[in-house]
Amino acid sequence: MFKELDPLLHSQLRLAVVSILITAEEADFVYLREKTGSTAGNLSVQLDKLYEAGYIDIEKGYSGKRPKTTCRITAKGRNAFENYIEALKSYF
Amino acid sequence: MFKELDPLLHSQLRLAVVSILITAEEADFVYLREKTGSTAGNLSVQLDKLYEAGYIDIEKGYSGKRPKTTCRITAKGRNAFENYIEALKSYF
DNA sequence: ATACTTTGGTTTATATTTTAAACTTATTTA
DNA sequence: TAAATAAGTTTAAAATATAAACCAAAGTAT
Repeated sequence: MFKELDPLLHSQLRLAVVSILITAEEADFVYLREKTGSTAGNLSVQLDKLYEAGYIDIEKGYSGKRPKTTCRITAKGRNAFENYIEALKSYF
Repeated sequence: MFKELDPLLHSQLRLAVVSILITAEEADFVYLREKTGSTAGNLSVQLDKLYEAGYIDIEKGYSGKRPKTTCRITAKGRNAFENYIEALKSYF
């Protein structure tokens, strides 16, 4: 009847992040914070979770002298996102 | 960019309940528990929340001598469900 | 009759999650 | 050189979800 909704994606902020990364293919911390309207702290925690799940890759480097965290979706993340959309359909 | 997802509906169990009520227009506790696969305790709590939000009506009566809790969607609940679907679209 | 089980729930407690506040380190700017 | 800003991280508090324990009434077996 109702399919399970991947709890990692069933979160407004994490879903927004993955949604951005699906089309952008690369986005940095500041961009994600602005587009999602989240606080840095919350974003930091949620990015970690997506990373731990293997849904995104995180690259910590520098832009000039300032730190720059860049995120990309992984194949696993892309797949999870598609499954999530499919599962959602069972509710509508 | 991303629309807010009504936290009351952004919950697997509550979404399933509302989803059922949208089409069934009436469903009792046992039916909801079976269809959603939830435990009675969890369902009881989540039904209360939907009721408190004015998304569903709850009628406590009897079927013969056994208690029978019947739920129905309200106009407010139906509206919230439609808004939720609309909001979700901003993530896809 | 009386013990045990089942039904239909509710309440309470625990675990998980989310979120924001506080902190860190480095960099500009006044 | 002091104060502000940037880019995060860590921590701690608040909110949520979930299950376990409980309750009352009815049915069943002894």
